[in-house]
Amino acid sequence: MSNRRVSLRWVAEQAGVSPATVSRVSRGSAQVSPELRDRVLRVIEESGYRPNHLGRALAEVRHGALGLVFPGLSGPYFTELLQGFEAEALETGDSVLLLASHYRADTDAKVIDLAGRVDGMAIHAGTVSDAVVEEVSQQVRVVMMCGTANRWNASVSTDNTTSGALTRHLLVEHGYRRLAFVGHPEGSPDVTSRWDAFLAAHHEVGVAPPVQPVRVGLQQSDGVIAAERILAEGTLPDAVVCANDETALGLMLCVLGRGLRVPDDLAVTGFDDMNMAAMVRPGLTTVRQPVRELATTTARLLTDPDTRPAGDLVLPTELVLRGSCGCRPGG
Amino acid sequence: MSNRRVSLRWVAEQAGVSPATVSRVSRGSAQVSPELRDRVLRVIEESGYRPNHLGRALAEVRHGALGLVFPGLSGPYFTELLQGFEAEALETGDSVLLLASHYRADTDAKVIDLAGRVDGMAIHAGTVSDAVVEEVSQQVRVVMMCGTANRWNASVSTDNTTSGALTRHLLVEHGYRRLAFVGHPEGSPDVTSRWDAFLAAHHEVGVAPPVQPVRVGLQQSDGVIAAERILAEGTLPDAVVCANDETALGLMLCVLGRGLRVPDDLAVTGFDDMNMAAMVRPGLTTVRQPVRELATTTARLLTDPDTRPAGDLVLPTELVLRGSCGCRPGG
DNA sequence: GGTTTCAGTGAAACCGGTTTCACGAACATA
DNA sequence: TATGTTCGTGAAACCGGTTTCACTGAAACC
Repeated sequence: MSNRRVSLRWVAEQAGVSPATVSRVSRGSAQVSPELRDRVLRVIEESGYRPNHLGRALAEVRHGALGLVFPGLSGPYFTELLQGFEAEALETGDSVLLLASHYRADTDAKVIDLAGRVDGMAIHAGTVSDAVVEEVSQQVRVVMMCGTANRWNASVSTDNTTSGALTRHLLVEHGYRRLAFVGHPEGSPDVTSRWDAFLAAHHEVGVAPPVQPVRVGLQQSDGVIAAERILAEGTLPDAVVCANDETALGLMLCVLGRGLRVPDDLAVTGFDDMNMAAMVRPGLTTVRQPVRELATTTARLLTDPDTRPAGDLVLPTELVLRGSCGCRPGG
Repeated sequence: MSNRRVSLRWVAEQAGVSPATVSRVSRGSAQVSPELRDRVLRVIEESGYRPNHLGRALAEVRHGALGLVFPGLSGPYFTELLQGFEAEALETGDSVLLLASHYRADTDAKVIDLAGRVDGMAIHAGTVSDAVVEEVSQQVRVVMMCGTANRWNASVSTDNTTSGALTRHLLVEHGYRRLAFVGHPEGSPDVTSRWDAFLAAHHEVGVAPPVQPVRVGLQQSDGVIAAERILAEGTLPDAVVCANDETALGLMLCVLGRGLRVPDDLAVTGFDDMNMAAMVRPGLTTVRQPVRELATTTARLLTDPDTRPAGDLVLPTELVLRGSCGCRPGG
């Protein structure tokens, strides 16, 4: 594990200086005379010395790492979240420790263990219990993603109420009356808010919402399952509001494969505005949310020593109209 | 960062024993009399003491962490790889440090830094230069994924030659003569092998292969781009062999959206056998590769102290025939 | 010329654990 | 009773860095 036994003290001995001086040269933390610095640098160069990360971290009382806790991983949403978080962490020289709990039985223990290895931790809402969040918050700085702030830590999320604007658009502009919702409100806080906004828009406009959502997960394959369930019901709804783009695309792929037309036979909408949304035919009407910014903002709240994060930070989202809801492209 | 100043020595003082005894109780490494053990355990319980991870790691000369280096992250393939790797690492109590280089300019430096924080490192082929792999290999155990072994470390990959079997199937069983290949052979070692096998099968059967592949990335949106490029060429090929399922699905989504029929107007095949492949209509003919096993095997090679990994480990893959190549479902 | 600064340096303490080693007591053997 | 084991324990060294503190010699000031 260690660099061929070249330690700071060994370098000091070779260069004929004290360990303190090597440390000062190595990290540039204080003035060292040119002569000694050159001697030390030469030894470092020749031996390929690299400061041991554990020793340094122990002395600095700082891990130089951030933790990221997910419920699981799938699709471009999490990919983007992960990339954004990692990019921001690398910017400040921090490493990323990943914990994709995937609903393991021992998630709580793993999260608590993780807290002992990082300086800050981003936790995706709905992954771990409040009790564990509280315990962890007393050890390291925590920021919740897509949840709400609490006594101990801040949160960053995106504005899910635009789902309401989207629903109103379908009801008012297009005059659709029978809408379906694809997603599992109890499965994630994000879907909960979107379903709530979907219901609220119905009440506002005075149209009866569906009694139940079509409860499926958030993957593309879940969209196919949802499509089959909807098609099996006899009468088609006018439009389907999907909890995210992934399911919307899976649903489109399925209904197109059966020879149905979108939006003529069935309008479809998503949420995310991922890459594919603009590329399919018809283009997918959706809500654009700044996923990468969500991730980078979270990471910055964790690393920035100045900010004492508190409260909810809600990033704006935007309705994106394309062809799949019935809007004419370019009109 | 530390647990409210409760250190091992503090616990020792409270319990009236030596630090050594607390260490022995805490890790169960040696016999301690019931009386002293109880005293120590009581103090630990009451104070909520947890051994500091850095101190322990420094003394044990072991990080308790594995590194995972990716070229980037996208799609179900990397998701599965990540999940498998993480699950296996957690099994042995190791954490996962992620580095999704994403072709940053300072990737090499980050990889070298990462090497100082982990006990072992899995590197996806094509991510970092050979020189860096060599340097890192001298510090920690390294296993290459999807590449070939070299002087310093082993590799784990899947059998890409089944692409050849798939190509032969299209040429011989279905009698297709004009095949297209979607993927960027220079972009990743996996695609290189698949393109090579595609060419070899053509030569074997005695059919002229296409002069050039359709060079696009591995995401679903790249499949849409490829489809548009192919459709723009005037005459359609008989079949399209895609470098992975993602692009195949994107391509299918695009051609279906244009009113073309699969496989009647255009046969399509993929590689991976991801979840969606069996769910679309028509089902996607593809090659099943054990992605999760690839990941878990790699992780196991890194953690297992017994095995001295060497050479190439190639996991078997399997041709999966569904409707998209022209085979009749169930026939 | 004497007194302040001040930059440069090393000894030693420290971060928080683990482990070797020596020692004493209890027990088993001759 | 004398001798040899075994067990439990604490002192101290160690992992590999950082940092405080005291001290030196040289430059700046009056």
